[in-house]
Amino acid sequence: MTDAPAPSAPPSPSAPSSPPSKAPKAPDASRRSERSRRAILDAALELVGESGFAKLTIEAIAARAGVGKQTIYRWWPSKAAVLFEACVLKGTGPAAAELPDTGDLAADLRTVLRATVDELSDPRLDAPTRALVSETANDPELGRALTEKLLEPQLQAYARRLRAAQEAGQADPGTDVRVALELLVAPLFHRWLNRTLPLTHAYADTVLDLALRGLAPRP
Amino acid sequence: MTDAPAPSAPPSPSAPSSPPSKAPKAPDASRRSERSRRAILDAALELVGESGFAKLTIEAIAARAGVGKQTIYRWWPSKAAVLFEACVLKGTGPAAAELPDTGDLAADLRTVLRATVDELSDPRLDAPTRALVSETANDPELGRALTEKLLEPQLQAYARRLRAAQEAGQADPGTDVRVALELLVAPLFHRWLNRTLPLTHAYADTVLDLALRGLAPRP
Amino acid sequence: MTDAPAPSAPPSPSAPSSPPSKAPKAPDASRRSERSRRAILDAALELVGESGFAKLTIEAIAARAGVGKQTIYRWWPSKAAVLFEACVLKGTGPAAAELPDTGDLAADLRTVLRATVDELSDPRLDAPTRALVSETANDPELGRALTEKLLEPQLQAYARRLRAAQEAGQADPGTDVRVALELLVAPLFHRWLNRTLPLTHAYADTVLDLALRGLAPRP
Amino acid sequence: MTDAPAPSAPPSPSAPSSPPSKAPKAPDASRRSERSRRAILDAALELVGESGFAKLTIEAIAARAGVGKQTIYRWWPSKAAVLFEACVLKGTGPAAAELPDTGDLAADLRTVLRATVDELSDPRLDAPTRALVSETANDPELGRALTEKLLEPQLQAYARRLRAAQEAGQADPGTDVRVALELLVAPLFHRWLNRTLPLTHAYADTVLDLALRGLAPRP
DNA sequence: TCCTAACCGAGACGGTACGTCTAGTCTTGGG
DNA sequence: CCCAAGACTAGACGTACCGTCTCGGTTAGGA
Repeated sequence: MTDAPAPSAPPSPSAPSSPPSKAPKAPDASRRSERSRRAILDAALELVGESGFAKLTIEAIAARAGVGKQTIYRWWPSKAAVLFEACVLKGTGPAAAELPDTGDLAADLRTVLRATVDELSDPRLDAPTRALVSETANDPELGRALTEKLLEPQLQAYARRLRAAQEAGQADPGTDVRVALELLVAPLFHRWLNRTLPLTHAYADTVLDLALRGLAPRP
Repeated sequence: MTDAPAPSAPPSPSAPSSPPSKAPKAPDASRRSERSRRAILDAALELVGESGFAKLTIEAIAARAGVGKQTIYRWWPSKAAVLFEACVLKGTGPAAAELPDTGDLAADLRTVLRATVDELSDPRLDAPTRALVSETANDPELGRALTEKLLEPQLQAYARRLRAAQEAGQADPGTDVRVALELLVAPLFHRWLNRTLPLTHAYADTVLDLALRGLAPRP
Repeated sequence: MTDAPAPSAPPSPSAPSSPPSKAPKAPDASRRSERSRRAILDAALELVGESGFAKLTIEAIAARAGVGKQTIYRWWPSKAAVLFEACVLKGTGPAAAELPDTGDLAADLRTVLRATVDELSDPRLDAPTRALVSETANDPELGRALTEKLLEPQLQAYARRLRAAQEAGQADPGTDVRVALELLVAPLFHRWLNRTLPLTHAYADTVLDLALRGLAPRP
Repeated sequence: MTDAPAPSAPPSPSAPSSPPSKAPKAPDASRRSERSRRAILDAALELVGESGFAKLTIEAIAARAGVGKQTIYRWWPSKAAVLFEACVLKGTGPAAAELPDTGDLAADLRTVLRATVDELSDPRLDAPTRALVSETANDPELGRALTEKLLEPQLQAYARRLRAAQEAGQADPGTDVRVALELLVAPLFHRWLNRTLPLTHAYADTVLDLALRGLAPRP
């Protein structure tokens, strides 16, 4: 279901692993049309942007992409999987791979959290992201993929930055950085998803301030 | 859209609000069959538990409840609204209305956060709650209702408890309790929704510990 | 599958014949929309005339008739059944019910056989008739219905006329009229279906002449 | 479209008929794999016997024959053409080439007509024959080929036998043998195709008796 | 007490999209 | 350049639900 086609591992001749017991089918990934794949992914993103995920249909994606429906069903298990791969394709350069480290933990985190606020407020990202979170909630399989490919890499970057701060003596070394980073990130996500109160830079700053107090080195 | 039927407020004679110009419809709530309403709500909850929200259909609810489809369409705008009302019906006694206040803030919050962890881990609540969050993500209208009826009351309870703690000198009076409470609650929600790491009592305790450090009265 | 809706006999309360064993479904014929039925039948005939049976699709019929596909599937088991009912509807008044009897057997048969030639040559009837015969060849169920409703009534009319001739002393009373009538009708049908040689009035006359010699009263 | 590949006559150098202007295609018949051709024809007959013509697909034929789809499309225009060629291959030895001539017209015809009844009753021939007749009804192109290759040769054999009888003084020389033969053959075909009444030896005898009376030499 | 307006169960209707199947074309790699 | 294999565009299949719309049948008040 992801960017590596689920159904087929490249058939290495030395490891005829799976007996042809009841294999549903195994499309030959090496013959796959890259042209079609890109057209499908592009079309999916366009259509979600235009009408939202609820009105997104496989038929519409196929039509927009100039592709047969079967070409979608052959390579993806659900429209959510298509959209997910589209997001992975567009959404991740090495941009998000590393947090800045100027030596000033508070400043660095402020920059990043504010950027996160801006991203979540960007209407081009809002629709597909909500769609993915929405589908993810009820589809653990897909959820795992999304977490692994998009969410965790980002969280790991936070973890690295926090550990660096601990080593630099700017954060209490006894604190679990994993939990600390969730204190930073989860509130933003919570407001964005539940729309309880506006998601602003000021809010990000306040969250950061509170969380950093908990992280401060003990006397 | 919720437990009070959206379309019609009982026509108070002092407010002859809408002349029958092009009124979409105005079912007479006083004639409504409570029997059917309960059957529908029960059926909805059962079916979500059995097969998940994605496979929940109005037709199935109607069939299970022994009810005509129109009886659902008359009173609810969407299956999500039905499910939402079903959750409100089952899910809220005065239980969540107030947090305990033993005078020991940390102990009280620990109790409550651990209870929240337990609730989110309960498979009977897991499915419908995920369904609601999922729908909510793409339906702002419904999201508002859910926030208002289920989420905010709980958050307000936290807010009251934190203010009480401030007044008792157990928490820094300069801190925004609204943000503080989100630091407590959002991380639990985040782990539950995204299934990144297990959601345990220990995790709740760690979150609480970190957040309380930020809340501690300044010297 | 015919003009009396197959699935449901009117449920006479005194004869609850079939236990609800594994009934696939039983649409309520009394609620059936006559409007839709006619539109479907008309559309089917039109489309066969325009593009032939091979290109006739249920979707096209539904679209042309302004009807949901399910309304076709609900009441007919196949597109051939639709077309069949359409032919029954249009094709049979009491017109074909009785052969003329002027007292002159040869003349009467000549009239009727020539008329049959004309009918088979009429392009408006040619396409749907070929379609029905074609489907009928591989679908015994449908074949039975077609034989019963369209073919046999006509053949019986021939049989009656021939028996009358026998009683009037114009035909050998020992001859099997059923076989005799097939000697008259089958050759026309054969040429029409197989397109071996042109199907003309002259041919009909020759067939008649030959067959009547076999039928002549013995000295 | 038939057993001689329609698209290409072997390019005789003296007739450089088509410059490669926009020729649709011209497979080189000399390179054709006889192995594949036989496998395809066999597979087609097998599959028709197993599931009927309606469920016969090009893909299934290709799979059964161990052949690429293109190899079928290259050499035949339709599945009916494949089946037709298969029938021609299996179905015609010199068996049907000539009718017996013992000098006794009635006896000879009885033998042949009864044999025809037996053939039409043979379930192995029934399915493919019905399939061909069925397709033929709506496809004049194919119909012509079928008539030419299978039907007419047989009818011509009848014609020759009848003419011999005329010359021997056993049949009225003024009668059109073509029509006479259709009086014999068409009724059998009619009962077989339409399944009106059982097709038996007795029926064949009766048809023969009646028809021969028409053929008898005039006094 | 009857009348009449409404809700109610039921389910047929015009539709949309589903996921599958097959047609017929195109591409790749092997012989 | 044929062939086996199979991915491709295209579009019909038959099914499942959607949300709307009658249908009787019950169940209220209001006359």
